[in-house]
Amino acid sequence: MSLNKAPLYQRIYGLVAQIPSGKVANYGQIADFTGGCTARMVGYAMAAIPPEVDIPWQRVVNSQGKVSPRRSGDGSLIQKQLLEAEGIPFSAKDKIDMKVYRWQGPDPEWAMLHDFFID
DNA sequence: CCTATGACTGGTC
DNA sequence: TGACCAGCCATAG
Repeated sequence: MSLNKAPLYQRIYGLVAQIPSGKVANYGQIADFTGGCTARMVGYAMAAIPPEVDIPWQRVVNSQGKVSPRRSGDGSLIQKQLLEAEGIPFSAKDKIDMKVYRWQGPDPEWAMLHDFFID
């Protein structure tokens, strides 16, 4: 499948693009779904998202259910607001209740058939 | 080809 | 509950 020959980042982006509004996923989760890459890879991939592609990167948070602070700038605030706009509530400590809002993952068949490929 | 550079995670203390 | 540490590996220049 072109899924496999596609750059790892592209696979990650395609996966992130599947996260439905109102749900969030954590880096380790995405890494697990892509298979063969680590959470860190996902984080790096997010940082490398090309501006051309429209990806709901805001739906990817860290394992603590919090938005990850960026190296530069403070886009994490934007991320929080985007998520709230999607109906995801944050606790007083800016944490999301992952038990409730965690994305269950892509439907295996769906992924198989779609062979999502960005770019 | 080699080096620098990252949106993380899990375990310890 | 927080702070600190060591692995992780693809991309860009």
